[in-house]
Amino acid sequence: MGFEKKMGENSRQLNLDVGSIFVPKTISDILTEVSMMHDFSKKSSKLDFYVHSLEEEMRKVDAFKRELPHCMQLLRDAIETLKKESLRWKGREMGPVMEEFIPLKGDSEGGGRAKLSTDFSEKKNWMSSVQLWSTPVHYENQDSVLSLRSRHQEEEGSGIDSQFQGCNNIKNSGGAFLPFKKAPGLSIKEQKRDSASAVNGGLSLSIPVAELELESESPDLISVKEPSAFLRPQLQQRKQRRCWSPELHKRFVDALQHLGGAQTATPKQIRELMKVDGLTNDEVKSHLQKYRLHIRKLPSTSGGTRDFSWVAQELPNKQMVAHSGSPQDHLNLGGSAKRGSGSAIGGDSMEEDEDDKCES
DNA sequence: CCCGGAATAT
DNA sequence: CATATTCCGG
Repeated sequence: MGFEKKMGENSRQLNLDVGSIFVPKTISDILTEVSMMHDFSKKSSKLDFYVHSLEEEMRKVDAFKRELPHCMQLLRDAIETLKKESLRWKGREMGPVMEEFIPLKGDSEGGGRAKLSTDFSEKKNWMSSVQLWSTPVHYENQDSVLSLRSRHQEEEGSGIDSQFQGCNNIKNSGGAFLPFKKAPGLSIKEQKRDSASAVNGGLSLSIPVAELELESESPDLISVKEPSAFLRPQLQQRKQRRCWSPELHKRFVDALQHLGGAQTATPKQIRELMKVDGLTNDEVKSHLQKYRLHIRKLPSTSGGTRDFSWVAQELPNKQMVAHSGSPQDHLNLGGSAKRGSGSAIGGDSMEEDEDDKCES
């Protein structure tokens, strides 16, 4: 939430930005999950992981807590100042004519615009089953690796080499990269048809996280963005978005060319070849779909030099700068033999022009 | 079950 | 609009 107050003289600014609070699952979910792990030795580390996450969250909340008095003070100041100002004008009426221009809304006024109150329920007990959402909590360093996926043992002995999904680490400092996003907030609209599982016996109360109460009188100067961080009442939330980091994509592309191009490679093969832990078939499939779509669209509209940047990227070398040319230094691995249909069809578009290359 | 593609959601 | 997830028919 960000508070910002600007009043003529004593304009101070308070900006506490506390994102939502996150925990991947309800506590009972976690306990259940851990209790089902076979490998005893891993239970502890799993739990530690969660503990760590929670501690991190607590730290954020703590900052929040410290700033709250300031917020209150600011609000009080503002209110007080405005009230005084209001009083100054109380006596003298200018006549009913111009009243509309003066937005003083000290008191009654009622209906008008009470827009700020985001009060739904004033439950204050967080903690009952705080459910938030998970972030691949990679702190800072590139090396820290944690695979979020819970129930994976190990597949294939070769495993050591890779598990990295670093969505968060972005090298160029340019962007403001928010560590967390606000929770989707109050979505009043109901999900569509399914979700029919309305009635659960043991309906765990998933309670929206606390709500601050602030003076209803707070004037317009102070804008309050809702505290947010609501739980998702739905037990089955949508899968966390897999973010395809450049590394991940690189692997993808590599695997792809080993398999003979985007058109012939199949998701499962790709996934197996990538050997990235936690990557699911569907995710690869989806990525592949996007990839295929992107490839097949140049010639139609005259205008576009399409952006193939996502394939052209390379990280280890810092070489290509200008996009104008076509920096082709692709290290081609094994021969690209085509799979399946070797037929030479001169039909419409070139069958397989794999390899991302930009013609024309 | 796997795949491709469309419909949706973010 | 781009990208990721889910649904659906083959």
